[in-house]
Amino acid sequence: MSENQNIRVAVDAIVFGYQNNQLYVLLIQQKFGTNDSYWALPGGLVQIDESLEDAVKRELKEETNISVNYFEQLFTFGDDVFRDPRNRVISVAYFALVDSSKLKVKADSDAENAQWFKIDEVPALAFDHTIILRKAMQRLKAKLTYEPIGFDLLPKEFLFSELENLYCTILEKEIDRRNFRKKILSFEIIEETDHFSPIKSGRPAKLFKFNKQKYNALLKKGFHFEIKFA
Amino acid sequence: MSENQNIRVAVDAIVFGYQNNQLYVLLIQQKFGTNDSYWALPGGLVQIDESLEDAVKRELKEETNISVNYFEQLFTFGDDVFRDPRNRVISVAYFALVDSSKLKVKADSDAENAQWFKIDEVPALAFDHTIILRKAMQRLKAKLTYEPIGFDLLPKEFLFSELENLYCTILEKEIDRRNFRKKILSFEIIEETDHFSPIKSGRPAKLFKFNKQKYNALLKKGFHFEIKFA
DNA sequence: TATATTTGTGTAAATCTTACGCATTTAGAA
DNA sequence: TTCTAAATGCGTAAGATTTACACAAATATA
Repeated sequence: MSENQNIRVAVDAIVFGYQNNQLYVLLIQQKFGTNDSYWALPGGLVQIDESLEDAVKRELKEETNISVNYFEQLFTFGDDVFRDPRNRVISVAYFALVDSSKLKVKADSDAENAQWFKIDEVPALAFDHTIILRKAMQRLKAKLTYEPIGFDLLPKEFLFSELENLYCTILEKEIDRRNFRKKILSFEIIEETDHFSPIKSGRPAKLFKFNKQKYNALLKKGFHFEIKFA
Repeated sequence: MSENQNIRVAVDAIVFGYQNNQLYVLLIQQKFGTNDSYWALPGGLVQIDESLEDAVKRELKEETNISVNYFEQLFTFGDDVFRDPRNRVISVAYFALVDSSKLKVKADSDAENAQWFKIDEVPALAFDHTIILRKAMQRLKAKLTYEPIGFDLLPKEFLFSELENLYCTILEKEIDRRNFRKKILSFEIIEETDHFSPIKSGRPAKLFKFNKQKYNALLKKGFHFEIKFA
């Protein structure tokens, strides 16, 4: 077997955020010397003594100074043998979600060239990152319908209308507000709080929160989260 | 960035087969010199100028001489920094399905140390392959319920009872034979053939076949395959 | 000819989904 | 103060789907 295989291993992160009926993705500016700079997904080479997950977390910390709410491996991209084969890189992509409180914080550390982009205003990206982003979008859409990951894009306490709009926005579907509420409530995994939200107009709405313990308990009993649409 | 990262990239394949109400997995015998031989998933190092998918297909051909019906990336395992870090390997695992006609063919080429194991008679495996196999099982169970991959484990023409038993066996659930048939037929993605099966006893049964074209056409119109159980 | 076995079809009850109606609570305008 | 617009919260009837069965049909074998 070829001892000098010499393929390098990188990790990339697709970090989604959500605010005001808009989905965002976190990008960094590649510094290719002078002005020929592309936007790219945060990421970089894995160090010899760290796990893949540790590598992503380290890169996210270094490049964007962000910690995420949800995190999972997405896919490994490594079929672009087209580029210089002497410099081949495969990339293990990770999919992550943060809540809106993270969207403002930016210029903390050396994360100065990190920036949030609205999902339909993403510029041309470096390497195969556009393809990776597309795959991440697919995963987000799919997973939203069969796992309660929407809550990881919202503040700890949120309005039903926010949850509802999140689903409408990301899945690009119409939902009946009342049926949606009934469905979610029937799962008994979110709870009313005593708090009300500062509102713009209309009847004041209760804030709700996701009870993760309860969800995990139900999971063991065979519960299956699922939101369908017409 | 560290130029001498020196992580090697391997691919592994989890190939499932099905016959007589039994799920099988394809393993190869590692030749570690003398008698200290472990069973392992087929796989090996990726060559510098081949894609990940090509690498799996090549290894499968070399080690087991099998071609598969279904094929997708499963997961990338690379967190065992525990082993000698100077010799670190990450493994991109692929999930594959073959039909029962492939289960017999074995000693064709240099595939002499490849062997099918019943899923609950799998021996201790090399490396982290037991963990990989467990993850593949989860994927198989999940995917069986929301994509029509069961057909890739059966002959081109099959009995309804075979399909039904496949679901019962792999998902370890009881199904009502009549409701299952109705459900599958309602999708209109399988078709009756003129052929009947040579049977052991009871009323002769028609053979059916999966119409992949029709399935793909329906997919575009928003169709969603789904089998649920009590 | 009777029996065991498996296939193929149907149907009623229960459950879940869908499409709405409407009262409630607030801010702000008249 | 009253009216209106906007959004929340609750309910209900019709439709669709799932579930739990009953039973006839076709074959091999005893």
